[in-house]
Amino acid sequence: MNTLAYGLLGLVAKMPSSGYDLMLQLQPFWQAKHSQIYPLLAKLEQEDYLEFTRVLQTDRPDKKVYSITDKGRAALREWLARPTGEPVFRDELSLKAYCLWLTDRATARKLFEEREELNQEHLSMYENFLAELEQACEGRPENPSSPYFGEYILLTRAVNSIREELNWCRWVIGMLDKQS
Amino acid sequence: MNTLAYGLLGLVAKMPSSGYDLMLQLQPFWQAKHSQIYPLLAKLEQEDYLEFTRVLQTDRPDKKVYSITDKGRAALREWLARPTGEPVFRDELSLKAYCLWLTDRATARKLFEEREELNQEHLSMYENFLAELEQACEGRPENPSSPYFGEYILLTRAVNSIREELNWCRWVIGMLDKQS
DNA sequence: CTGGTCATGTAATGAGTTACATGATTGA
DNA sequence: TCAATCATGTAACTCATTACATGACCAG
Repeated sequence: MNTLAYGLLGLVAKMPSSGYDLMLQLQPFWQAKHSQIYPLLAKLEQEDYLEFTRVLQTDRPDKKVYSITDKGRAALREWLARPTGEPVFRDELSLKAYCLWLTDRATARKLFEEREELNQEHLSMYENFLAELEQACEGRPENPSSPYFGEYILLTRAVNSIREELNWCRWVIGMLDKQS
Repeated sequence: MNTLAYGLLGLVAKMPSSGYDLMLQLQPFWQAKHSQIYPLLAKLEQEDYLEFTRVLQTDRPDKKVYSITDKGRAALREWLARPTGEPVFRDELSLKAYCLWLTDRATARKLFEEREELNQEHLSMYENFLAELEQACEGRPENPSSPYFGEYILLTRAVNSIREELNWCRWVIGMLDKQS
């Protein structure tokens, strides 16, 4: 049972979903490809943390909809109380920033402009998610008992940190522009 | 040649260092264990991106001090101009936040208090790094031509984002405390 | 008719962690 | 005397990405 496995249990615990669906839902918080998810789901099902029913669809491919078992829910509760691993952040841009002095202004500038753009896209995406959430739960996501609370605080953090990185990019570009 | 390899080249390009030293320098921006670094350095040396001299020490174990070759510097410059991979952030706390509704207030609270503490530690550490850097380069790290510029902008980003996550933790704890 | 989404899977490879291995010095 | 730091390496394992494989539907 690794972290990704608990992540999947956590999503399924809230709402039964297909592997494909879980992959999409998970993206913002834990990047994993379908090739990692499908085998894991099969394993979790074999070990009775999850169960699935095959849902037949006419217009699209059939799907397996997984739901959580009592054993799965118990495992989740136990996991929540166990020590949390430290976060891992790996950003190629940091490593490039370290050797900016080796290159010219134009190349350097481009690096941060691309990241600025990426952040701009992410920002509007997450702002939309947050707005949708606030609609969905009739304005009380700040209540820690609400099932939306977790998503609410996560989206808030995401929006804040993206906004900040965006400002950081602009600050760096500003310095790169000054011919000093 | 993967991202870590370029990261090592980038550090060595600025200052010749031992594998052990590189591991420590790299920690803030790219977490990698010595068991990953040593074999990579050996490979980079075999392929003439790096070269090393064995430095004998009396009080401590001898070390291999790596420095960059012309081929290594050329590879770095080329890498800087190539498209940058998207950052990867994996935080177990996000996944736990998602299923907070499954557990009690006390467990939830502890989760964020622990992260708050971690951020507090990181914050003072990075603030010190930044202060040291500002001393080291006699107050002009904002000059993009300075070899300190890269480190300066990275440390600034680190301090900002840690400070923000710290505030986020406190905000969440505040909500958890309100008996709503 | 081409490319995107939905849908699930396996195989091969690469990246990263943990454990094994050694050994001197220094500070609590 | 116990743990930490410095210093380098290998072996086994797990985790993650890329590539291989299939196939229907829909929009431009």
